Amino acid sequence: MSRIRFAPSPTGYLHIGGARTCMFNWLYARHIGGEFILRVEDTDQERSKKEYLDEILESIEWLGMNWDEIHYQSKRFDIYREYAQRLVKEGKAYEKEGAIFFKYDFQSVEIDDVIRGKIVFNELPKSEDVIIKSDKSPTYNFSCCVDDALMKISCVIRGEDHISNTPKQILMYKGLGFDVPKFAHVPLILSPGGGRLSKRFGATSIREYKEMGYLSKAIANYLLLLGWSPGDNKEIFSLDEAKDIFEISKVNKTGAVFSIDKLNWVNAEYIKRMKVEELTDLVESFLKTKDFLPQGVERSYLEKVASLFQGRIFKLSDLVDWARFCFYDDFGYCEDTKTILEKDFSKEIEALIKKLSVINDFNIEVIEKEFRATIEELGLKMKNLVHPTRVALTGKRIGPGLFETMEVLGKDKVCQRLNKLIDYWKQGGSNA
RNA sequence: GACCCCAUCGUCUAGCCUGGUUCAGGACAUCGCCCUUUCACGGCGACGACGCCGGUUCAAAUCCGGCUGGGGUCGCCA
Repeated sequence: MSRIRFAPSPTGYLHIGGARTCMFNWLYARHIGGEFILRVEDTDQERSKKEYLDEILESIEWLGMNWDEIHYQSKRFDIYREYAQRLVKEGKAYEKEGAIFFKYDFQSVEIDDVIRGKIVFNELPKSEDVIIKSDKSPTYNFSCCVDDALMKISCVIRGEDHISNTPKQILMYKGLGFDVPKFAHVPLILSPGGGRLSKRFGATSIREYKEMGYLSKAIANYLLLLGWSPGDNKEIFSLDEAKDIFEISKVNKTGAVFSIDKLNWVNAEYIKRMKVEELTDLVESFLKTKDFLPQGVERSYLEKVASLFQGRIFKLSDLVDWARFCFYDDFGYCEDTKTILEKDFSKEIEALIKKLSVINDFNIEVIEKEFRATIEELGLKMKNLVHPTRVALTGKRIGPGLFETMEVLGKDKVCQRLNKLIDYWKQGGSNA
C-alpha cells in the first residue's frame, strides 16, 4: 500500500502554494489507490497556533480533499530523541550544549526525483547539523526524515524549495538505516512580477479567496492548471476527474506565475455552469456572511437575482457592487450616468409608467411588448428610453438586460423608481 | 558568494522522453468584427513564442555542450 503525505506547518494560513502541493499529494495518493496522510509539523511551539491548524484543515476539506490519518509531530518528541540518541551511540552524532548534532557522512548525494530526474550534489554547505535543539525539540530535517521513514511514506511530494534539504535528509535516512523514499519536487507558484508569492501580491491564503467569493471547485481547478495539464486542451475539470488521469511524473518543472485574470475566468465558468438553485445557495450564504442581505429577503427572490447575474459576474463579491439595487432603494445615480440624464424624458417615462402600471402578469414578455409599444407610439429609438430607465431602476448605466431586471424588481418597485427619476428631473437634477 | 533547479506566445500550457506528420496547437489577457437596449455572455477573427551560440544528424522546439536569463536554498524556522 502506497502512503503519501502532506505536511503543513500551522504557523500560518494555508496559502495557494501549499494548497496546490496538497492537491498534488492527494491526487497522487487517490490515483494509485494509496493512503493520504496529514502530518502536522508543529514542532515550533512558539509559532504554531491552533487557529492556523483549524484554518488549514478547514481549507483542505473545503477544496474537496480528505485524509486517512493525521499525526502531530508535537506528540512525537520522544521518538525523535530516541532515534537521535541511537545515532549518538553509533558515533554518527554527538551532544554539545544540550543539543545533538548529526555528522554528515558525505560522499556525493544523488536524488532520483520523479519529476526532475537525477539531481546530484557534490558538496554540502555544512558537515554537521543540529537534529535535536537544546530545548529537546527536533529540527525540521530530522523529524521530517524520521517520520517519513516511520510512517512508511513511499513518495515525498513537496515544493522545490525543499530540494536543497533533500541531500541532508537522505544522509540521515542512511545514517538511521532507513530506506530512502522516492521524491517529487513540484515547482513553485510565482508572483506576477516573478519571484516568490508574497503578501505584497494581495491575497495568498485560501481563506482570503473564499472571502472574495471564489468557489472552492474553481480554485482547485485553477491551481491544478498551474503546473499540470490533462493534456487534451481541457481546462475545466473537477478534482475527481483529475484523480483518474493524474500522473505525478507529468507535473511541470517550471515555476508558474499566478494569474488573477485566469482565476476569474475559471470561477466565472463554474458560476455559469451551475444550477441556479446551487448558485443561490452559495450567494445566500456568501451575502449573509458579508452582512449584505436585508431582513426578510425571500428565497424565491434571491433565486431570481442569482439567475439575473449568473452569466455576468466573476466572483460572488461582484454582487455587492452590481446587485445592490436588487435589495436596497436608497441608491443614487452614478456619476457616469450624467450624460444619459442630461435630457429630460419625463413625458416619455410617464407614458411608460402608464403602460406598465396596468399590466397584470408582470413578466418579461409582456413588459417588453409594452415597452416597445411605448417606443413606437412616441416615435423614439430603443436606447432613448432604455438608458434612462436602467438608470432609474439600478442607478447605473450598465447592468443586466433591462426587461429581466424589471421582471425581477416587480411592477411596484419599477413604477416607484421611474417616478423617482421624474422627480429628479423636476428638481432640476438633484440626486435625492 | 557557494550549491541546486528551471528556460515554448505578456501569462498558463500542448508538443520534447520515442528527432521529420508543427513555417509550433489550446486557454487567459489584449485588439477588431458580429449579435445587441448598456455592460457582459456567445460567435468569428487578429496579435503573439521554441532565450542565445555551437555541436550531433539528411533533418532539432525536440538530443548534447556552453552562455545568458530567471528562481530556490544556505537558521537550534518549517
